[in-house]
Amino acid sequence: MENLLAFARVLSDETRYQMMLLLCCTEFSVTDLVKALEGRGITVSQPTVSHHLAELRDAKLVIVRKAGRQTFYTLNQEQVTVCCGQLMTKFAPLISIDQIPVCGSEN
Amino acid sequence: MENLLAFARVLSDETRYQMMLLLCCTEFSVTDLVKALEGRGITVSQPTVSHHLAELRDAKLVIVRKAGRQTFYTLNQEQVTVCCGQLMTKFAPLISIDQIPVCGSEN
DNA sequence: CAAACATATAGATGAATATCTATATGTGTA
DNA sequence: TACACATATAGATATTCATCTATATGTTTG
Repeated sequence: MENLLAFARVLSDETRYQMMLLLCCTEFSVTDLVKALEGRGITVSQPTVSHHLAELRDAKLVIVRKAGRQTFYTLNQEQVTVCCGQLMTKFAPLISIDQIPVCGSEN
Repeated sequence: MENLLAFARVLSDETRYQMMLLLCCTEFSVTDLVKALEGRGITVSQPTVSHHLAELRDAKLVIVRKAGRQTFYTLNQEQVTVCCGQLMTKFAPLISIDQIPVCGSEN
């Protein structure tokens, strides 16, 4: 699929969205991620989280590190940045990059 | 729904994606948009396009202008910019805004 | 080597949604 | 005012996909 379409699709699911928020600045094992999601009111099974992580992997949106029997995931912020840049190029070409608002975030 | 989730959801459909590309820098009536999509290999009925435009409207992603019995749509580039800014804030906080790559676009 | 643990894969199921046809609403024109 | 045109809405249907249970794969440890 097209790059940006895949990016948007991955981001458009609530569970994956919350996963990405968690993974953004912290590394999680799959099991710990399940627990952290639970803490955010998202109750999903381990296979479901694994499945979503596979989608994030396919979209190159996570960095994977294997250690023993655990696998740790973090968000690939650089890929997010690349996609945002492409979004701007395609869908806001008349607006200069340095006009991007860095406000308007309430999680 | 949450702002960014809605943005991602709208963008994640191929038909809407192509509509947004077309509407980005050109104003289209609904009928002309149907034809333009056809030209891009996307064959959809007028009601389907109307339906998608309604979703874009709900997400504030289009600017609407009524003239006679026609309705003209354009992409709201500012809203795209706002969403991209929020995406960067939430999912790439460690990367400074001016590092956003403005390349990597092949349509 | 066996058992326990961590993650991934497979197949099934239900819910969300993209699309269609039919029709309603609204606007210009003969 | 009647008709043609442009868009929107409604209801039905089919497909996509998020999730689950069951199980396979891989790794550490007693």
